Amino acid sequence: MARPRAFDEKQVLGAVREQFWDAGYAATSLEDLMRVSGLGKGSLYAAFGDKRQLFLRALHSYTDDSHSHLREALAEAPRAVDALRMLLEAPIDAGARRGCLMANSTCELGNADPEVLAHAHRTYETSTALIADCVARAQREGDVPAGADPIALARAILAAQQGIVFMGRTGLDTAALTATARSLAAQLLPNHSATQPTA
Amino acid sequence: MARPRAFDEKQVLGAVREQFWDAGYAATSLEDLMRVSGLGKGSLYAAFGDKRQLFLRALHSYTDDSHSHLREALAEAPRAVDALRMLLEAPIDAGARRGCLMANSTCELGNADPEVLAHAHRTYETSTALIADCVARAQREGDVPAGADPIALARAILAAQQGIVFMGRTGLDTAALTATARSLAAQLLPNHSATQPTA
DNA sequence: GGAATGGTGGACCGAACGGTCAAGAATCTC
DNA sequence: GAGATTCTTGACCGTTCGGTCCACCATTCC
Repeated sequence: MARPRAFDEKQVLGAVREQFWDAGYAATSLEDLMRVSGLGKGSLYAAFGDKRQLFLRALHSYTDDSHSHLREALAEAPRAVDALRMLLEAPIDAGARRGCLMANSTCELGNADPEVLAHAHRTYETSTALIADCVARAQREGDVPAGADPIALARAILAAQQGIVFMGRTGLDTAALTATARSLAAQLLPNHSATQPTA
Repeated sequence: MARPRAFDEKQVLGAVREQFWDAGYAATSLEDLMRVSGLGKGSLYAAFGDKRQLFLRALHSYTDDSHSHLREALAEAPRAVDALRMLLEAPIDAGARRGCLMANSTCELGNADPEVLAHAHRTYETSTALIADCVARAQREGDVPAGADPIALARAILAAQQGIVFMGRTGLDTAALTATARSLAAQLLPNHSATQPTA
């Protein structure tokens, strides 16, 4: 044992993640990473390896957090169908314009870096499974027709959500984006119970 | 007048476009551009300006072509609703894994380059308008409920299409992708006439 | 408190980048 | 055919990149 680390790994990873999220992988230089982390080159390399490995660490931390939040959001809602509907509107408020780090990374590096592609595949398969579980719960609660295939509907919801995220990146105004999200929600998850009218 | 150009501008732009499409903007070096175009640095700079301008030219040629094809596809179909449904399945076959150049560029550069962002916004507004026209025709043909807002439905279809394109980029297998596209098509454009059953 | 341990920061490196320029080659006008 | 004009080629430039390395120093154990 000797001199302990002067930085918090989680904190550094968070700052680095924000930087990659804002600028992308290629457009982020080591100088940027040193600035946002407050660390020197040597420390960064000793702690995380090279730029790509640091990026992959940041990406993993991002998807881990995303899935945690997704799990919570899907579990907390009193009615599963409400959680599913919220899934489509969620990407509008937060962050908004810079999209999703995983999606951005897939677009930028998916062709060139098999590990990024594989991680993207795994990540969205997990998301699909989480959403499918929620769909199944909504079916048990009578809000989604029992005949539907949970996985298929989950894939449709996920694709629609990613589409909404992307349309947000193109600069589509919030009003149109919200309307689009509501429209997709209404058509993918129509009101199934008899008590309320469909919007 | 003196020595004429030894290359075809359209051809060069096409080759360059493919390169940017495959590798993205930052990951494409001038050497790559020289290789795929067969031109020297000087010729490229004299004809198109710097790398960014060349990229923007390639991007414009891509969106122009895309809109031409979209116009054709929407006009050719005997029934407008079929064209709209095809819109959701189209991204699956062709090219597939590398997605859409405009979408990729938006993800990579949208945050950093206002001109790319503005072009993305214009492009997708145009696409929305073209699709909305087709929705209106489908309404006149009785295949889409007359009450629906053509622009709103067009935005939903466009978002869904971009979502499908993106899921293709993540490595989702063709079967699942096709099923997702069909599912979204069925829910966004349900069979409205009484003669055929809904899939 | 001395020595060993390991984190830290910045100087340093070769390579590759985007971009410039000048000289040579090819074509048109007269 | 001579000259003018444009295109083409490739050598060249300064900058910045990612990555390495080492001298310095704070901490811990004995």
